[in-house]
Amino acid sequence: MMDIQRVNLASFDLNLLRVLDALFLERSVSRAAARLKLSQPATSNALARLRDALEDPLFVRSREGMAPTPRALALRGPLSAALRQVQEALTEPLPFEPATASRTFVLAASDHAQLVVLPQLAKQWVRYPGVKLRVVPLPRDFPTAELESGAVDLVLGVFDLAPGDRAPRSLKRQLLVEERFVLVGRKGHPALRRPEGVDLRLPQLHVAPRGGSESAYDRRSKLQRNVVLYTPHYLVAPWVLSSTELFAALPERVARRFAEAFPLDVVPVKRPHPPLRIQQLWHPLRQGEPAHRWLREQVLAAARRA
DNA sequence: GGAGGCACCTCTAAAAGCAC
DNA sequence: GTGCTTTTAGAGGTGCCTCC
Repeated sequence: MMDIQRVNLASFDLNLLRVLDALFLERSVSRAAARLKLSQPATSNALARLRDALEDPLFVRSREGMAPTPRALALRGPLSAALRQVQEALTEPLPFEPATASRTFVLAASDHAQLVVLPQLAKQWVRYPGVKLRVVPLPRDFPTAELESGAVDLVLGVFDLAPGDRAPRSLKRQLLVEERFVLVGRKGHPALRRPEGVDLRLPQLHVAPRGGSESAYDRRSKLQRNVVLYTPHYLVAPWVLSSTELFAALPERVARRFAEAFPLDVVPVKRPHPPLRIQQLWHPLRQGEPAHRWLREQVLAAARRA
């Protein structure tokens, strides 16, 4: 069985690792001392303590200077990598330069948030050839672990700080846009023209992104509607609405976008209801990261232009 | 909280070792 | 033997811990 000697870090002076690194570079105690801005005897003493701690001569005199032992050579790679990591950890992070950066960001976004944000985001994104954006559907279980691990950078969607909210309160949040529901139906749909408002007993389409039977509109307006068709995403809604007698309550920006491409009428909901608030959510660990800050600014700017 | 003791580190000066 | 480098010895400074 291999005999493993473990060094007690509590009693090991980690500054000695800098001395060891300098000795690798200089192959001379005197020059290592100069590099470390120590006296030569102090460096010699540090070497002695290293030898004592690691139970190895580490460096021996030779014609070419202080020659490393096999044990010292085995330490060199891991040691320089560890020192480099520590150096990087202590160094102020460089600002994110999107024009020259190479990175892929991952957004987990609801159908609704994608429709609102992505068109504007894509317009500004093409200026940064090395920066990619990957959008994934918002999973049924809130991706808290993915946000913490960095597998997902941002979550976009409608989350309320209320009972039943799936998003942990520990996450950072920022409001992107607020919008209201509108009613959408085929051009000339008679139900949308009634001055007293739409008869909710008429058959309707309901977009339930996570497969539920109650929409945000229902929750907000506390209405009982005659929903005859449920669909998990917005993609088919304009085709169905423009070619049938069904109508639907949709977020206004989504509805206006559909009406630009399909023969649809859009009318305001007469009954007052709280607005939909699309937010971006991220883990506090990413709060100060320059690249992540840049991403959040881009998403916010895109949402404000939407 | 302050004083005293202890351990550790670094310094200077001097001795010892090594290569040529 | 000479010159360069390393090691050792002793002193001073600093920080931590314990005790009052």
